[in-house]
Amino acid sequence: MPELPEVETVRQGIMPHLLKRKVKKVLVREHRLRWPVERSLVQGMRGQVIKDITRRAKYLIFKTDKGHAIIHLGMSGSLRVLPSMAVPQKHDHVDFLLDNQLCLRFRDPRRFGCVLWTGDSPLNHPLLRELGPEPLGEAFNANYLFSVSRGKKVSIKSFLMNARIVSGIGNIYANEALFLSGIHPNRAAGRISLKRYIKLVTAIRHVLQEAIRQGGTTLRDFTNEQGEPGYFLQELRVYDRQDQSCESCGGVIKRVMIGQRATYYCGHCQR
DNA sequence: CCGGACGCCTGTCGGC
DNA sequence: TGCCGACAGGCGTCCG
Repeated sequence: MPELPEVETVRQGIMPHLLKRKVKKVLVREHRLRWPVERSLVQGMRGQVIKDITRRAKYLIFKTDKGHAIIHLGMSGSLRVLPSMAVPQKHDHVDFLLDNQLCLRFRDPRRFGCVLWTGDSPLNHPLLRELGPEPLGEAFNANYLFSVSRGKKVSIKSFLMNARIVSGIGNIYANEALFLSGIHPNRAAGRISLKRYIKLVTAIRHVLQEAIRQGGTTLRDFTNEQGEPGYFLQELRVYDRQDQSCESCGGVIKRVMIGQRATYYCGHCQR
């Protein structure tokens, strides 16, 4: 479900409720997530004060004096801030009970997400260590993309969705950024000019920033910490719009599969 | 090393 | 109405 803008929306939303709060207790109802919820998470977080919440790619990192909790929302995960007494629903797997009568509740029907604990530096965690640069950071630029793509036959769309190349871009925003920069999703990454990578980087930054500003994209079930949807859906130009007309040229938007993922594009505007 | 396919899960939707 | 397959904002792992 959530890509970088949705995760960032959640981070900004939960931050004011959690910062400087003590975690009185962690309640695990279901530990069988993508990676098992370890006892060390429950023990490590108990009694700790949340000093900061940061984001790396699609991971949220909760800093305490003893270590860091790392949360990934997978395809269907959500975090809500609720009164501690709120009755848990189906798929509400983990609660972080706070000292202000609130509770951070992790829900994930498909259980592709994870809730991890590390006593080490979180960026050293095996799942985070190999991540490519943040698309909104300075290390991500056209020269970087151009140089790491030389000789690569993979489609530009799969390339953008590869977290080792650039982290945080998922299916929606890969499709949208390629439309905005006029690049065909099937084009080999190694056969794109520096000039076009300049356009692509601008498009990626723009679409991610705009999506964050609108609180993310709610297609089916994404909500923020208060259970509210995001409003970027109305800005989508190609994603989930197959057979509809391209707002730029009036042509028909196509849908194909690239790397087992639905891919939407305008065959006239994107080459 | 590279690129592509496969699972991991549950829920929903469309077609018959 | 029910059943069945396709598909869904991700990503680690395996295979050729």
